[in-house]
Amino acid sequence: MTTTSERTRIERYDAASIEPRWQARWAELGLHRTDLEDTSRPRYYLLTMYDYPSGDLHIGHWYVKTPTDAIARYHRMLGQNVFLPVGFDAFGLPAENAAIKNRVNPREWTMRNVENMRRQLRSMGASWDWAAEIVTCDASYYRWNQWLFLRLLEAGLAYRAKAPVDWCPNDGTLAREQVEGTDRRCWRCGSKVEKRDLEQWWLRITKYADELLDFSGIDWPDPIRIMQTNWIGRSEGGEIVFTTAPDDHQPGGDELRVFTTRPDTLFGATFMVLAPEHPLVEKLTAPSRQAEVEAYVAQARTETEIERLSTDREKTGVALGAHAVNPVNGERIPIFVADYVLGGYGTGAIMAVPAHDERDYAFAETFGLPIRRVVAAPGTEDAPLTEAYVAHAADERLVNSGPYSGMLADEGGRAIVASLTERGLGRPAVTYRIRDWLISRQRYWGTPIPIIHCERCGAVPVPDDQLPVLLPETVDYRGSGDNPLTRDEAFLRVDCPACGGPARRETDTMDTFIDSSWYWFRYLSPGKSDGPVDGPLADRWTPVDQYTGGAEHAVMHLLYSRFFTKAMRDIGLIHESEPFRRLFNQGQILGADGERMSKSRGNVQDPDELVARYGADTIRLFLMFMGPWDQGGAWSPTGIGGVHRFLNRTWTIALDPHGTDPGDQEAGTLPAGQDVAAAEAALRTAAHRTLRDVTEDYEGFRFNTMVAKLMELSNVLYRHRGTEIAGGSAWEESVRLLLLMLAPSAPHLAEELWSRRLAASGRDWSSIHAERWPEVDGAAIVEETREVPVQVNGKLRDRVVVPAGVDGAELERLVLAAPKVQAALGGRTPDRVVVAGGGRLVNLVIR
RNA sequence: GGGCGAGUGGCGGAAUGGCAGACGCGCCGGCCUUAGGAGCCGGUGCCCCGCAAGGGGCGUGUCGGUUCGACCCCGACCUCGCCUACCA
Repeated sequence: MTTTSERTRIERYDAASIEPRWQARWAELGLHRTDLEDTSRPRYYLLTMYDYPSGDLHIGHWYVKTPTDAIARYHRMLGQNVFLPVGFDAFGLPAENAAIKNRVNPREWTMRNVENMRRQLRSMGASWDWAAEIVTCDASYYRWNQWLFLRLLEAGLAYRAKAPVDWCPNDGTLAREQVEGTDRRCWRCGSKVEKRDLEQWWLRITKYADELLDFSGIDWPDPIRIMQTNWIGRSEGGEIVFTTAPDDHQPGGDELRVFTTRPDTLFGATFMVLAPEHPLVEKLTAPSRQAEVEAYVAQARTETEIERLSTDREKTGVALGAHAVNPVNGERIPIFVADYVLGGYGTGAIMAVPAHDERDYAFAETFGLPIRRVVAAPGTEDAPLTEAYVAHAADERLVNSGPYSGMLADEGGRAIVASLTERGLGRPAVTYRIRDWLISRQRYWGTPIPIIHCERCGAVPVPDDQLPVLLPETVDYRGSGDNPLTRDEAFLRVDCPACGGPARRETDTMDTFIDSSWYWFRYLSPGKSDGPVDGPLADRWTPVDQYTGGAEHAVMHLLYSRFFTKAMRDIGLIHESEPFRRLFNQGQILGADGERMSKSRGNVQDPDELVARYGADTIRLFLMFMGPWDQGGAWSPTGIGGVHRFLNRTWTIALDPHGTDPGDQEAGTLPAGQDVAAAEAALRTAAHRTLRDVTEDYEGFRFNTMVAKLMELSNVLYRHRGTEIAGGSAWEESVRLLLLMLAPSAPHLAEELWSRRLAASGRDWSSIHAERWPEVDGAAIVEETREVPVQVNGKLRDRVVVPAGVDGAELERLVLAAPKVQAALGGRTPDRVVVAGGGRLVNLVIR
């Protein structure tokens, strides 16, 4: 800190006394309240992914939020009407866990955390519009989850179906993340977790699969688009109908539909495989195989899909003792059940072509099944296969394929599908990897699904006028992972809205990703009591102009949000089809050990103690200065002092242009030979070039270089402190620009210095944050001379100073005349002279 | 196994076809000081020649290619990180 007794003329920079004062003042003035009805300025809706109120803000939260606030402040200075809301994603498991462990009420626990985080967030000095805050566990929010669910139900976009969930014999249903290890143990009691079939609620996201593949009109990072595209996993191919052959134990004639992307390999199908869940498994199994098949299917149920699909695992399966007929050649092939075929993808059954599919090849090897090549590149027709031939070359042709032999593979595939289609035994088909969204959670702390189960009427929607279905505030926890709603008689007992008879409420709650799938609409009208969304405001303010958040949500939150937006459009609530026009994924701050920050690892950096030591502005600037925002990195406070010094020097520059330090020997005079006019011109050039570069950096989210350039400008000014130009008009202009450029990122310091300088000049205070972003003076950034690097054969040999406006020929002459260039050429004449980049550099080539 | 991203001084990083290492940390030397974990001034990629002023060589994970010119573009590989995982 600046403590030199000789400099007691000015107060020193003390963030602790400045920051709370301005935060209070800004709040008092309502500087960050957004008037959504104001259409006189262009809108800018800026959104950061909201947080789970875990209770403690760590430096990672700051890392995510600081640049967003700087962007908001920058855009306000550009004259835009900026909306920067904040809220809390307040439903979820941690509150339940705390309730079980510490016997506290989940709502109390959550709201206490929200309170604490609000306080910590305010210490950042960010310009959020707190008036728009939402907390998703408030009934005023989640009632609209329920309302939206009922509309989706009416629209056929929500439905109920049976599905397996993870189940622990002691603790009941578990969330996926509560199942640990490859041997699938319960995280709490260590019991082996199994699957249970339960009636579940689903949302029909698959209906939008094709529309979700279309990213036109949104500016999102490629990795996210690729991940979503892969997740949706569209495959084109054909559906082919096999028929079961009659056997001793069953009459045959059942259709076995398969999906394939390679109908051209149909003649190579030497067996079929059904998923363990396939409905025909039981029927087709021969009595002699029954015990083995049943044991295998039961075994498969205890494993997760991920486990079953792990590629390095040995292929397992059991023959059913039944056969199917290949529709294209009448061949009888055996049918197996094996867990490498998934019940939920395609038709849950495949035709196995071991010659041209790695998985089928491995299976055929294990079980000694025939492998027949039907596709070959020219000249390889008779080459023996030692592995599946899967390359798909344009010139490969069908072999061993009856009438199709000799055709190009692609052509043959199309011909086979066409022929099967004609005979009613197949059709072209498209399949997706994406499945419908399972939203039922057997949990307490979430949005109750607004359904009433009546013995007579079935699942009956709760009428709108009975919403919200409130989550009971006091519930009976039994100290394990069960859902106390299932024991809450007051909650459960209800009359059927349809027939009036006795009925029970649905006790499942919604996946918390529902909350985050439409929250940016609610920010626009958080108090609206007759609907979830204010239509006209939504039309005016969405899609969100800029969204920022972590890439870990690529295929969850970000895909669900796109789906919800389209569904809400189809329900008639809004008109837009996409939620977020631009997306930026910032990186993640890790602990000093390079691991994810977590309390249990003890590597969490608490921002409060840093704020106490340096002030919020220093922390904000340091986080932006660390490196590119999309990169993140391990937390290390090393270097924070450098940023703090920069702010200290800025303070000194702004308030004490003439002061001199005892040790500051060089200060006080310009370098010999430099006159005042030239020094002032150079200073203005530096200031306006900085403005040009900093503007570009704010636009491009390059905050680390933005800070570096401000440091450079402050270094220039600092060096000139006490000289003849200090306090002059060029100096004053440069200081003014420096403060304006600093305002979005170090808002308190900029405001303080701005106000002191206005006061010193006798003018009234007005906030620097209400100022307009300055304009670059084009005349100031051109210089009279410039330095041209000269290379000989690509190696730097000299730098030649030339007048700014010289043309190519003149530049060449000046360069060749330079003594060092001559020496480097050794008397020879260049074979070629390359004047690059409009005279930025000259390369002389000698052979 | 697949996909995506990244490899630059002691450290964080800058430069996306044109002066490699901006800016900052750290370190070294000096000033100021009763003191310095404050402040100020100067230096700082590595190696070599020179008393010096200076000068030279090497250098962006590795190997090749394109180009007058490559950290940057292309090909192959190595290492690390993240995501994903038998999707027929």
